Amino acid sequence: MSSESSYQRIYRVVQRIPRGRVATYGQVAGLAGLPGHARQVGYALHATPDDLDLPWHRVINARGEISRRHDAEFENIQAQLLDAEGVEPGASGRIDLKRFQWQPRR
DNA sequence: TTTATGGCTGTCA
DNA sequence: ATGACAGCCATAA
Repeated sequence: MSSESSYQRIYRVVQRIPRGRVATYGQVAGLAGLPGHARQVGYALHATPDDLDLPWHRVINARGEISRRHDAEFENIQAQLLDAEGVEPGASGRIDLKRFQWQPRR
């Protein structure tokens, strides 16, 4: 396990996210053992092989919203997936992190 | 090798 | 609430 890449840790954390819950990049980074590398988490997700069922759509930014990607359609897909899991944005169009943010135990 | 950018975050105005 | 600044480090050129 010591030779596992940071990506592997990130993937593992993301796969750990339960359905109907979301996590922020910084949170995933911290859980993956990479505190402060929130950005890299985003890159790791972008480089995620589709071989893994990585629920990247459950990972959002600290604002509780979907980050602006180069493809606006993907943003829509992510929003739909979250909505399908019961995660709906508030009146401001943002997800209530206080309510939907994944709270891992220990 | 260096430089620039980026699916971010947190703080300050 | 929004906007600007700085810091972290991997990937691309």
